[in-house]
Amino acid sequence: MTSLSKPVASKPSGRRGRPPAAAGDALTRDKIVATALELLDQHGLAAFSVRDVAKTLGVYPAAIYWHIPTRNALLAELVAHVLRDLNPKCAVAAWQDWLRELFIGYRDAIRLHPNIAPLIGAQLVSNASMDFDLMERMLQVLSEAGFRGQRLIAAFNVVIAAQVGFVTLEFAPAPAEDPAGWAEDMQRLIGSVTAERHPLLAAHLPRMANRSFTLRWQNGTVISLDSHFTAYIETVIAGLERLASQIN
Amino acid sequence: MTSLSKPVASKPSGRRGRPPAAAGDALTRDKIVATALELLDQHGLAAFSVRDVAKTLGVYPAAIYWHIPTRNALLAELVAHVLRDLNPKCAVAAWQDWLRELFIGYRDAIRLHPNIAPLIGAQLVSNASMDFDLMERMLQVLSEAGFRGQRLIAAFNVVIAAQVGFVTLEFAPAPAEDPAGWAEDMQRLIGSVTAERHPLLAAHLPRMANRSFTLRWQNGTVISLDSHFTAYIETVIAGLERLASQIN
DNA sequence: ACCTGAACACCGTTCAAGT
DNA sequence: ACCTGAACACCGTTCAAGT
Repeated sequence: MTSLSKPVASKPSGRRGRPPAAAGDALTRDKIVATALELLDQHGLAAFSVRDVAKTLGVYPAAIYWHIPTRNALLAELVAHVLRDLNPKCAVAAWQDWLRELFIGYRDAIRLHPNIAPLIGAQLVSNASMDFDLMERMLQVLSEAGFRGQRLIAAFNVVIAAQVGFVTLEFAPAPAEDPAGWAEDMQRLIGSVTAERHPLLAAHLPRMANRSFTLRWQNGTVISLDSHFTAYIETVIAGLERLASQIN
Repeated sequence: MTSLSKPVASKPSGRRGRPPAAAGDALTRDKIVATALELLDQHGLAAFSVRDVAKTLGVYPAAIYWHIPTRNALLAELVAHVLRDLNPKCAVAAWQDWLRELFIGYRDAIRLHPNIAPLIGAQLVSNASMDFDLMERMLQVLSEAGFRGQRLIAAFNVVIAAQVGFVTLEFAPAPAEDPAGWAEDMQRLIGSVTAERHPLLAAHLPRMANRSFTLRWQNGTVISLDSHFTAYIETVIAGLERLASQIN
């Protein structure tokens, strides 16, 4: 993680100041992040509030703001925390295998905290939560694949975009208000498909209901889309192979 | 658009009730959506509020709730409105060309209202804003490409995910609070790259600064990533060609 | 049917004041 | 340095009441 805008954390300044009340009572940035992540996991982004984090920590809301500049900064911190340690092993593998490992590792990380998903692509700040080591390694891998110069950068962006795309959709949250009613609406809608007007859709409906991105009422936390994700990875890698071969 | 959860709009019920005050003064669902979209375009999602929509329309906040059940429903309506008329011409083109047209059309639609981007993948409701005609056509196109049965559904999801991925990132909003300071932070961070520790990154930095997804301080509304997007499309299509050929 | 007017239960954030 | 306590300017949403 790149840790932008982290307040300069003016060094402990030696002696002065009472010791933390009961050894574990001191409010720290880490403790705030941990608690915030728990709350996000439990209740989702829609219900997430700084005040709630404060209450859970047994502290006044304003206390949070001593350690963290803003709600958005806290959320960005959560993204960085969830995506830390993403770097695939630098083993001898082919570039294709490295990319596979990256994609799968990314999805697994999000799977542990799926409610973070809507934040990932949604803000430039969270886009930036990738460390230099990982970027360097990715450039290296794509160079091995045959990309040079301008096209190396393009390939880089293609990989980042692909990495985020499927998983964001897979774990998009269902509506908070009245999910049951919404599921009914969706199923009624699906029931309105007719073989006359939409023959292919009607034919594949059993396989698509609650599985295709446009016809789901539950997300990837309930209905996992493993085989589709594998197809996605292989599509992107095969596409990159072809693109690389066209250049040289 | 699928128009889930639209309140049944109980039919005008004949005669009763005074006529709308000054002919154009009647508050309608369409007028609310239009105003909401304007406000979203102007001030972004972070600043968007139902109360603001009401104020702009010269009406009490509660008046909105007669026409629209909730803020989220309104946002979903905006997504549907922006993505309406996405269906590429059903011309005789090859399936590859149809997909190209779809991807480009989707990006162009978002480009007209870029502040909608963070909403697109972020909620299941907005995932559902795709009409049956478009889905049927896509299944048809992917059948032409050679996908059948289970793999047809996988290919369908691959295309949807790919369609959303790049564009969501490209138009991810910069932080609302102090964007200038954030840009400085980002540039300072970029300045800290060293050729010793990250040689490839250092070498390509001029081309990556504000262009690569992980090193930007401005989004696609300012810095367009056209050539990268083209590379992205071609990667996905080439990947699908390969995947389809592996099956048969 | 459709809107007013007021209220409820929240927010994020700021700031003086304490220790 | 770090937190309390209170306040400010907002929210989304509900509901009785008007017309």
